Amino acid sequence: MDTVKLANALIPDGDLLPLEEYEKLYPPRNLPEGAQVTRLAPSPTGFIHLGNLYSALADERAAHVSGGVFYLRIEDTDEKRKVEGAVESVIRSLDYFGIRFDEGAEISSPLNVYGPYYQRRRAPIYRAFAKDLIARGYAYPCFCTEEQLDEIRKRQTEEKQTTGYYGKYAVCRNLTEEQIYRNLAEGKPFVIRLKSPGSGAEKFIFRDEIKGEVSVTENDQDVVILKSDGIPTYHFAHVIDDHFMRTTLVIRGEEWLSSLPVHLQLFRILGFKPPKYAHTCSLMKTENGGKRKLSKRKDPELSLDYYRKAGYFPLAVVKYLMTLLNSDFEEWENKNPQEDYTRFKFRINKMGKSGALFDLEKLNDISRTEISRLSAEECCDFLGKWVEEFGTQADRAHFSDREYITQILNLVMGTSGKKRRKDIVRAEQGVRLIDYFFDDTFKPEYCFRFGKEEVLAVLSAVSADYDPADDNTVWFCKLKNAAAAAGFASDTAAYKADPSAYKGSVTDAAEILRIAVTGMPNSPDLCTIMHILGKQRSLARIKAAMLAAEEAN
RNA sequence: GGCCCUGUGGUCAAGAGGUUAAGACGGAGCCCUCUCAAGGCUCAAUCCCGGGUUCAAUUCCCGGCAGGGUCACCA
Repeated sequence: MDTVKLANALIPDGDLLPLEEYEKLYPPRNLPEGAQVTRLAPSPTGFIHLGNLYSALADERAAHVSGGVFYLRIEDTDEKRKVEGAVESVIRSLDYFGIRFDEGAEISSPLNVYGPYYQRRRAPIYRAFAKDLIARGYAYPCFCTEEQLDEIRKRQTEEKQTTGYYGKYAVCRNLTEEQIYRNLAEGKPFVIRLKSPGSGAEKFIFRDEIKGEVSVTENDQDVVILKSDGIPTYHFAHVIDDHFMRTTLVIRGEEWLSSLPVHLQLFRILGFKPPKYAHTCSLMKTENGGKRKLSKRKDPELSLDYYRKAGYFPLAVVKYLMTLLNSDFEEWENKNPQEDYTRFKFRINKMGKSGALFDLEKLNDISRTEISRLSAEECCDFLGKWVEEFGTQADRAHFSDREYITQILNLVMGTSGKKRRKDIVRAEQGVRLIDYFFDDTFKPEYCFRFGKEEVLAVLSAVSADYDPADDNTVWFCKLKNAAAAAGFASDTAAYKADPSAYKGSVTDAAEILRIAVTGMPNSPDLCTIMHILGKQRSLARIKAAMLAAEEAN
């Protein structure tokens, strides 16, 4: 068979460059020894979830820790998956978490010489190499219809054979020249398949950067390399692109491990040097007792927007992911709390081999620690930004008074103490946490554990001699007096010694006051809260609580 | 089902042929304390099973089992 003639018939494109031209167009990168070139290659659905961030972070770290390049390539070979504005959305989502590309789609950079970065725009390159493959007898047209392929698969399943297009099942592999040209003349649609030279019985060992030695079976599947619309499949595009974009390290999910044989074979046939591969384990979640890979479809709550809306501290999400990426990150972080996380020596081969369950508790812990390290002003900015985007009208009004918020945050964060409080886990929760400092969002629950008489006695005694100028000690002294006046023990020890002699202890009196002022039985330092609220408002709240207590009876 | 990957506390996990098998989150308790936190201290909790190699195996090998992935003109 004249394969050169066939190649011209199948791919008659006039605009294809000689293959060597592509090598010249995309020369090897001039980078220092050991520098890794990595990429994020999403399909343009625009939906990015935690698993993508995880992988993007690994790519970004691997590149930048080695002085290399991290670029963005859009795998838009599947028309059906395309969503408008997706690329911008990906870039914006990652940027929120501090992950930035050096080059690629929609990235303005002088480095953008390995483009185009949209696969659809690279059609001529793929077609040039597919044509060459046909000419060299490594590829052929396949006219099988979807129904025929289903039929083959059905038969294979019945015969308990491996499914796929290979060996004797690859009917179009042995089409005669005459048959091919007749089909072409009839205008039958066709795909280009690889004529796999592999045996399917041969196995060899491949060294994966994460998994270590993996056993791979030589590919014998005649996979599709060019779809009927002339656009390549992932397999072909991956090999061509990562070669010409000079990727040195391909980090991708372990679901790709099973198609590694195809890729390796393609690299060999095309005469390209394959990159290093790192197949990452996927993030898992529990579902009715079992583990399951995080999925875009089923887990919208794991979309990155979810974390933005919930107001997680972006750096905390990144640090959490870092602990999953390299488990010794946490130890390093504890030793170097002041250091930027990018100073950590990230190592691709220290990544875990098994899928990790996503742990929200751990994220919460990291997020609250991260927030607790902020100054009140910084925290105010962080919460304020969240409020602008996701807050209510009331929230926005509250946050217009920065000074007041900062005062509150100093208390809630415990900035004056030696150890910070860690009450704020994320912005949404943090904003709600301080609602009681504002009259319009103050929704008290008067859950007094004492009768009207005691409540009134304590509250009236407190309001009688409250002075905002009192410091904490004086304030507490007065509270003790008020407690005593109401028949409560003024110190806990006395109460414990003889509970029957008192109606309660200072602790109980404090609780009554706390409920009156904050509307809750628990809060940070009450003295400071009253100070922040001011005398007028504090007394007004106490009065309101007294009224409520009276009505309750 | 074939092929591939992975099995250390509830979770994330370090680890080496001989260890009291780290650490973190979570849990329990104590201390501190006007409550709640935070913090300090303490505790409970792990090597999937069966063979082999070895003086010695959680670690190496082989089987089993379990979990996961993959078998498209999707990536």
